Amino acid sequence: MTTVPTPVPRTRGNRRAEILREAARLFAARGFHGVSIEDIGGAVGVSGPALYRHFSGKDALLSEMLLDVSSRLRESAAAAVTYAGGPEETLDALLGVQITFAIEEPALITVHDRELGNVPERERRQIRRLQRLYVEEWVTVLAELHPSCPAARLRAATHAVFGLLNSTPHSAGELPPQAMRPLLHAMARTALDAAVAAPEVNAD
Amino acid sequence: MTTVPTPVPRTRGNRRAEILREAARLFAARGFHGVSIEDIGGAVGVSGPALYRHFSGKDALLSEMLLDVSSRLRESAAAAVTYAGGPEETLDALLGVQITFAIEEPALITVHDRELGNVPERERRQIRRLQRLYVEEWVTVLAELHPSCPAARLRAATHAVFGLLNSTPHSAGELPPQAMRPLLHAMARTALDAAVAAPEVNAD
DNA sequence: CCGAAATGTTAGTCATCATTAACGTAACCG
DNA sequence: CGGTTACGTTAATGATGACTAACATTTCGG
Repeated sequence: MTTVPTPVPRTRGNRRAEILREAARLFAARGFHGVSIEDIGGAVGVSGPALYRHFSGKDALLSEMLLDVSSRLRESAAAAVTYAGGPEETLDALLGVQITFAIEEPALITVHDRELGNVPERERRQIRRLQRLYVEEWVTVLAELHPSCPAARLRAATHAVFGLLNSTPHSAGELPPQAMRPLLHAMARTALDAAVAAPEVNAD
Repeated sequence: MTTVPTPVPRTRGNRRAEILREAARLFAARGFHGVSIEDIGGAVGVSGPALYRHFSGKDALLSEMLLDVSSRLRESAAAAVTYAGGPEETLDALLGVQITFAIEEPALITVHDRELGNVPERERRQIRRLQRLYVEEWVTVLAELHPSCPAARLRAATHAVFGLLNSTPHSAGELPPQAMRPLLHAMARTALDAAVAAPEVNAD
């Protein structure tokens, strides 16, 4: 059959992606060191050392996972900033990006903000750089909206909002995604507004 | 009882507390499975198996840590509910409790919401019960303030606010605690208000 | 058909690690 | 004093786990 040959063996890309997906799920649930190579292999139906045909080691697997997600976040944010109109719209677009990730890939988001410490030095720096760029997209837009607010405060507020949005994995099942999405958007949006108002230190 | 001398040797409690503190720090940084008994011993100046004089094992150490923090949270919340005046005040008090924990014991808070899965079944149930009670204190107060809002939505909002407040460890150093505290309070408070308004599902 | 990728498999190998054993030592109680 | 208690120490011991070796099998491109 002259079935036009798939240039890349059809299993390979799939298997790699499958491994990354299952590994993310397991790492999120039990932590990087709580998951064995056997566990990951088992989750995709092969067993143990087969993973070394696709990744050079457990560390490399984690590195690629985190590099991928931080790249995607950063790219989506850059796109949002480029195509949106005014700063209000841009901020909504950034919220949409983060909410989509949090809802659609809770495992990746969880691993992304817990396991950076287990990535080898070299790629850790790369990932940190992407994360920093991502945060700076937020801070830049917020600074446009509130030029008088110090950057440190904007950065702290941004991290707090990430915490809010990334809580989705914890409250899984409380609400359906189509209800969760506008809820998170409204909460995050008003929290950001509150963050830049009232810079005075009033007694708690 | 005629007051007999200290029934418990003076060193014991200190050493135990020291171990718990250092273990929390290490677990928060590298995860339960990423920390060895040797690591913990080393952090308090004794080495390795000395820990077994104080705890029956690594699991028991984690169990006690999480049981302690969930008890304290739940008790503080109960106290806040008891002594505060109206629901507005009570909510502010609850926010104060969680913010104090998040700022003063970031390691414990981190371990508390990551490592429950590594606690043996028996005490895991106990801890979950305490966590549920804690959440219910929040939901009860919020329901008083907004009787028309469905409980599931209030619960989701509560978890989201925990995520926001517990983000402190991530943004460590961005702002000094005396600035962080009112910032978190304002953000969390307005986020909760936003959560109960606008229950309609509008396009994101 | 031939050989080289690609992709698995099952048995090591070598570390690391939780836990236990066996053995001090100092303080305190009687 | 004498022994018990609290606390430590340094060797085992036994699992588990990451990674490597040696050995198929399938799939194609030529």
